[in-house]
Amino acid sequence: MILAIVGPTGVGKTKLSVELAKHYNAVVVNCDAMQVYKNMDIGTAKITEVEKEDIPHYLFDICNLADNYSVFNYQQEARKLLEENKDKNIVLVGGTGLYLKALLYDYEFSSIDDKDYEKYSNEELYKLAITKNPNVDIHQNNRQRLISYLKRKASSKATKKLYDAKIIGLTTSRDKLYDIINKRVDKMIENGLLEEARHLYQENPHSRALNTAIGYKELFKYFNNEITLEEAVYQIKINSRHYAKRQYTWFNHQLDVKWFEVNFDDFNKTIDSVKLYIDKEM
RNA sequence: GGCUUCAUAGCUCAGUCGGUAGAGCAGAGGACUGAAAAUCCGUGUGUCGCUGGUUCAAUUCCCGCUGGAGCCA
Repeated sequence: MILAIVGPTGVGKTKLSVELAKHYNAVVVNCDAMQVYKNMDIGTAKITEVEKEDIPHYLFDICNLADNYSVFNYQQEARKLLEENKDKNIVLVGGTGLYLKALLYDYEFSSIDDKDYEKYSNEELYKLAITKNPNVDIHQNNRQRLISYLKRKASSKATKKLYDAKIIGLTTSRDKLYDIINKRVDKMIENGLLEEARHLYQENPHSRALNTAIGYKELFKYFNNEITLEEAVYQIKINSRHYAKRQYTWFNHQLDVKWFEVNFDDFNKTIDSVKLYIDKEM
């Protein structure tokens, strides 16, 4: 049995993953693009050793901050894990929809060239993409996606689900979620995010992961005296909210998610309703 | 106390030589195949502080009031 727990940042995915793994005697596999990195702990709300409760956790802390991990690496490693644990129950948990879809669906990553496209303007990149395929639907301003499209030898659409996984989504009202996010950011600062970020920044200022992760990239601007600490914290909150919004868009449109409203007063009730659903489905 | 200045979208502010207004941010929506916590695309009606006056017509000009900022006493 494969379960996948998704949902916006802050709803309690980690907590549910441990409870389900305990109940179904499962192992937990990370599906979060930032929690694969070592040392980014507070800012990514990574599960602690104590919280793991002796349950095997895979694909957490598997690469260094200097590495450039990607969905391609994730797909390979996660599929290998699924094969190795075929006889076991698996709980996938994380907020990165693309990683989950690339794992479960027939995403095929063809070889890519290493040509340098940085010198081209957006308009030139767009023209190259049109030349390659007149039907490209990538916007001219979306440099990042245009470049990866051009580097790709071939591209295909993923339609088929290769693994029969039940996708469980945790959700709550937007107001409640934003309140949780804001409070969680303040809590992270209290718990030493500033010190963690400063230390990691000193060690690895050019790490791509650190410079894209919410909670770190904003503090780097503060360390560089571009913004005040207050502004940095405010931006972490806003970026987290935007991120949560994008997660909803992805989960609702790209995956078949069974949603559960979280009961924050009594999380056990949430757990019970999820278990009830799983037992009925399996 | 006198003078000057400001008051417009949730926030910061443009603007209307008098014909009831628009940017950025926030918010809401969307796209997504090697950076995905990334990247990108749409989306803007609000007693224009309050009360009178002038006017065919006032958010705009004038009197007064309220609140903020500054200068002089």
